[in-house]
Amino acid sequence: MNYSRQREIIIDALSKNAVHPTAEKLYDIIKREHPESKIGIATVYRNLSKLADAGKIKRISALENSEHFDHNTFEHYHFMCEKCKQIFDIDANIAPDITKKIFEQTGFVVKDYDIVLKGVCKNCQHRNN
Amino acid sequence: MNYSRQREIIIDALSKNAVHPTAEKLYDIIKREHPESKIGIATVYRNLSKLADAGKIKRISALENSEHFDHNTFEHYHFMCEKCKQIFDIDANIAPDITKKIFEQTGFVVKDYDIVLKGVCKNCQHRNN
DNA sequence: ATGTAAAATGATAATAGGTATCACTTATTA
DNA sequence: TAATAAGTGATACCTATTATCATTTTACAT
Repeated sequence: MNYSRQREIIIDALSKNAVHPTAEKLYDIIKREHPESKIGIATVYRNLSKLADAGKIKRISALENSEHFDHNTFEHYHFMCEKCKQIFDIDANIAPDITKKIFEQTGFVVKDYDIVLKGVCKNCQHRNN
Repeated sequence: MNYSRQREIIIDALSKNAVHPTAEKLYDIIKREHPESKIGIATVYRNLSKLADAGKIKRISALENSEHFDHNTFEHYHFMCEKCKQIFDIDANIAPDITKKIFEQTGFVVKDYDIVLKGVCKNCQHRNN
């Protein structure tokens, strides 16, 4: 990855804005704070995506851009296999009392959650592609 | 909520397809299994949304349709306040060893996660609207 | 310093998931 | 069974994101 002034600005703006902004939000911030830069919105999207792929920043996106629905409303979490794209259920006792703990540590009342873990499922681990 | 044949088909299809389908996927399944129904895609979206609002099914969507980015790549989770829409960091020790536990219980290798908890932050609890 | 190839940019067209609109149909209930 | 509320299908629209492409920057060998 070569150096670019725009990328530097983007990384800098993201590190100074700990609000987990969207690409759009970050674009607004940059335009406001660097009116001379004339940065394009595509550059922001492009760089955020590239930086996330490179592991320099984290993309928070859960289920790759489309909503999924679950008939089971009983508390449980989800695991999405990167290879076969299937979503599996994970028993809630993996992280018991998470709601209670968060309230104790932060005072935040948890009403809902999307806990999506990603990786490779058992089946796909034994496959080549 | 009144009865409708389409809604019945949607609920039935969702309960029989534990793969956590998207609205689009469910629409395809329904067209295939009920070719007589002539259901429209908008009806599927509308009903899934309504059913999720009513708590009859669960919507898995994390961050309401746009990706967010985080400069901090060190393991931690997120809490989104429903009222002020801010995203806060939650320390990873809330659910320690989650990766290890999942591997032990399921054999799935976790490589990444989006753990997004939603509710009301401390500040907003003391506000009226 | 300078030429060249690879990488990056900005503007904008294109795409895709999801929602709004509206005329029409179906359920509910008095 | 008539009146009204709720639901439907078709499709236009919106919005987040990606692709395209001509132009500009960067890296780096000369």
